[in-house]
Amino acid sequence: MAKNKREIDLKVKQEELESTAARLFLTLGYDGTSMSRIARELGVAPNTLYWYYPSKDELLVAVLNRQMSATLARLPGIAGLPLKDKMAWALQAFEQSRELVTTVHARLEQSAVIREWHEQFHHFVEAAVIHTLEAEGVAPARAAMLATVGTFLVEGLLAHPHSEAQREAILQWFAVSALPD
Amino acid sequence: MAKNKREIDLKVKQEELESTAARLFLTLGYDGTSMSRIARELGVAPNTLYWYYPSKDELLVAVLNRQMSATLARLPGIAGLPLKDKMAWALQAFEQSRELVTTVHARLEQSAVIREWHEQFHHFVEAAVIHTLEAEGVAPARAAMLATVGTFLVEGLLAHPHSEAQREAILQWFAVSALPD
DNA sequence: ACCTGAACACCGTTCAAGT
DNA sequence: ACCTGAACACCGTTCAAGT
Repeated sequence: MAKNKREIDLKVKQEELESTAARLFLTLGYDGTSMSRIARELGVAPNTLYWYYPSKDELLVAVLNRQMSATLARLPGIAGLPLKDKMAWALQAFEQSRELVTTVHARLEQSAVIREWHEQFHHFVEAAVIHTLEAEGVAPARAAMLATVGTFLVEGLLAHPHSEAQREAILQWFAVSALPD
Repeated sequence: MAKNKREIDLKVKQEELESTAARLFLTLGYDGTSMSRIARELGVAPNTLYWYYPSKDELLVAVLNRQMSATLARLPGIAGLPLKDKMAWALQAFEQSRELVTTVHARLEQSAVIREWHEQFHHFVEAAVIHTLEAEGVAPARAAMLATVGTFLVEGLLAHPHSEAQREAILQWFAVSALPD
């Protein structure tokens, strides 16, 4: 039951490492954050990071998964909300990680690890949206198409600056157009 | 009327430079294409490029403008088409520059030049879409919102791999939902 | 198991110098 | 006006060595 000391230490170290990396990635951007900078912040040599993660991209994936599970933990709380509010919630949840969202898209071409993470992430999100739509009475094929559209809209809103009114109008229109009356 | 020799030479050089850069950016990606690589392909020293462009980002902007005006030249040909076909055309037009689209988004945070270009580009595209929608009888405020949505859908389709059927379904649904019947 | 110093092969960019 | 050689201050990553 009780974990041995070594394993606990590793977890603690990774936790420290990933939260520092997350903070810097979000503040300075992925490209703006060098491995050396992260290491300096932690008080270790730059190459020490490579004992924990095989590459900067793998470190990013670890950070993404942290962010993800933090968000997922809050998911049950929105189960009862209408579609529009669910999308607004998702938007607000990802807004804090905006920098990471664009980074993932930017590195898709260059990193297989990121590509795998991204694909799996989209599958997960789309499955959740499809489930919601079907629960609201949308036919399966149509629900799949609309889930993709909903995802594109959320990504678009994340990537481009916009007013509260614009966001509201877009989500409202989507919910009305998507759901059977 | 006749341009002096120097000016002609500059244009020719820039043309050569930008088409080489464009080819490499599209093939190897922006990050995957070093200034040295472009220079080597042209048979000049790496720092020679900095006589023509103050930075790699400015070279990218020059390439983007080239690509843009090539696309714009084909614009009059689609004037009469229905909304859905116009979007499909835009999608196909940008598909060749997919790599550049994601690069622009990736570098927004880091480069003011790219940010300016991107903003101006979106203004232009949205104005064109709004014009089309209003011509089809959509009210101005609604047309503006739908132009944003349309842009997000095109960007989403560009960024994510998808089947022909998916694309068709999404564009069809958007056209039907957006236009008054 | 964990960490380091030193190095490698790059990168975008600058600068002084050549023609 | 146009181009170069040499350098600068980085970068992610590797490796052999230490404890």
